[in-house]
Parts: sequence; C-alpha cells; structure tokens
Amino acid sequence: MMFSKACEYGIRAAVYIALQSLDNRRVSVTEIAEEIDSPVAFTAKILQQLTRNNIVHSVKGPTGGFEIDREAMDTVKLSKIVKAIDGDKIYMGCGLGLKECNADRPCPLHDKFVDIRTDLRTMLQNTSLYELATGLEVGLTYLKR
Amino acid sequence: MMFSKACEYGIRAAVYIALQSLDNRRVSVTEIAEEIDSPVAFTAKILQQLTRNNIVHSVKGPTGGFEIDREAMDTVKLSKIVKAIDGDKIYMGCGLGLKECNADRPCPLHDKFVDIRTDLRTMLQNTSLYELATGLEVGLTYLKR
DNA sequence: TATTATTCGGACAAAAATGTCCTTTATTAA
DNA sequence: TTAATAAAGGACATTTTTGTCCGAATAATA
Ligand code: FES
Ligand code: FES
Repeated sequence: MMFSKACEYGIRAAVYIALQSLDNRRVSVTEIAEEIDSPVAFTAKILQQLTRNNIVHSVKGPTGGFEIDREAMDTVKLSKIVKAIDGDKIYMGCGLGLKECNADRPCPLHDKFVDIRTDLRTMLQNTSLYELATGLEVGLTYLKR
Repeated sequence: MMFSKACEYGIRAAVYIALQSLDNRRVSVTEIAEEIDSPVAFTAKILQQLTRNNIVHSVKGPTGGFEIDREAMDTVKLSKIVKAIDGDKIYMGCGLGLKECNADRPCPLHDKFVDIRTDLRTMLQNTSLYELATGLEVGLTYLKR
C-alpha cells in the first residue's frame, strides 16, 4: 500500500534485529523470518540489501547472523530503510503519477498531497530503530499477528 | 507508490471528464488518454470501473463518451475513486504489513502511522472532483507533463 | 436499413513484484 | 584439517499489476 512488501519486511526485520541486539544476541535469517512471519528466502534477499546499505551488520559462519550496534539504532531512521528498499519515489513522486512532482507545474492534487507526503517523510526521518525496538521490548507492540 | 497506477489514471481521467463536463462536452476514451497521457486500452478498463461505481456516466454510440453531472462533481470525493479502484487497504491496512491494523495489538509504527493515514483519508474525503477541475480550468494545474 | 462511432467485456501479453532453490563463500569449532 | 553453520548471490518460479487486442453491444445518422 504505502510501502512495498519488501520494505515492510525490511522494517520489521530491522526492528527485530535491533531488539535482539539490545541483548547482544545475533540472529539468523531463519529466526527473523519466524519472528516477523515472513518468507525466509525473500527475507534473506532483503537483509542483503540492508547489509549493503549499512543498516544492519552481518557475520557469516557458525555463531554468525545479523546485528545492529547500539549507536546505529539511534542514527538509523526509518527513512533510510525505506529509501534503501523502495527508493525515493515516496518522497519525490507526484501523487497522481505525473513524471515528476513540480510546484511550478503542479497536478491538481499537488498542494494537498505535498502536505501529507511531507508529514510522512518527517515522521520517517524522526523515527529511529531504537525507538521502535523499545516498544517491542516492553511488550506494547508486536511484529506479527 | 501511494496509489496504484490504475488509481492515478482513474483520478486524472475523472478530473479531466469533470473539467470537460463543465462545458457540457462529452469525451471519448481516446481523448481522455491523450489528455492525461495514459495507455488508451488500460484507461478504458479503468473507466469501466468508474462507470460501474457511478463515479462517471457513460454513453455508447456516436456522440457518446464519458461525462459527469454537475452535482456528482461535488458529491464524488477522491476517497470514492480510490476505494473503487484500490480498495480500502489504504484506509485500513497496517503500515508494516501485519494482517490487520489493530490498536489493541499494534505494530511498532502504529501510532505514528495512523496519524498520517488519517490525514490522508480526511484529505481524500474532503476533496471533490469539482475542486480539482476548477484549478485545471483556470490553468493553474496540469494533468500531464 | 446500413454504416459508423462509441463503450463493454473477455482473453491474452508483458512487466514488475514477490517468492523459492541451490551453489558458493566465509567462519567457527571440533 | 575437516565438518558444520551461516550469509551471499545467482537463477528460476509464481503472482500481481499493468497493458493490449479484438469482437460484441449500443446508439446516432445518413
Ligand atoms: S505535481 Fe502531483 S503531487 Fe506534486
Ligand atoms: S498495527 Fe500497524 S499500523 Fe496499526
């Protein structure tokens, strides 16, 4: 809807990894997919993207897996994940699908759309993984249903 | 991104039809597709949906085409078009892709996401075709680039 | 009535997104 | 040094979305 499936899985995975990293636990793709209720192999693909973009850190071999250091949990905002996976259409694109969003030649929905899009961007830019992980930790929020 | 391509075309088409209906001009799919820069046959499919949902009115045969009566331009809000084409995932769905959005068992992004989603819904519910068509009429906005 | 212009509807095609499988590479530990 | 474990990466498969084509139905008009 708003984000692609890949992006949804990516965010859920990152939040789960962050949560476990708070306990210094490294987690495998299998565990992640289990905990966020996502297809394993597809999730693995998405984790590769997150790794390449330095959003999570991966370690190969036995005792390996994914982790996020405490500092990154604060500096990595959702906007970075969304951009890594879905690109910046969501930040730049025209709501009615014109080739580009341009205030000098706006579509009929431009003004109203830009308001919402800006709020969304701001929200994503201000939301850190740490913030999301702590709600989970306390048991107030969930990553699957 | 936010809306499907089909939905984007649907809104642009509806706005264009509204604009022309203000002059009592009925328009053909060919003309619409031309003016909103969309694939003709695909646009035709979408117009069928709009017709079935009583968003636009169609007339077959020579001198036929699509039109919207002046009253409908006010009563038809964007929310109706979006719902007809994309369904109500955009209004109901969880931002992180959980099976349903549920405040009693929220995902980590729930609160922040609901704010944005509500603003979006409100905006769509308050925006009429007439409103969008008039900006076009005056030459302040555009349907293609 | 025949012709023509138009939407409607179904079947098909292409492209993109989602998802799977299997081999390779790195690393650990016995 | 070998076996086992985990991520990386490429090829492939499925599903959904986007887009095309064509014949049927409808209505105006000559
Ligand atoms: S031009 Fe359409 S949203 Fe800016
Ligand atoms: S549960 Fe995720 S947005 Fe409400």
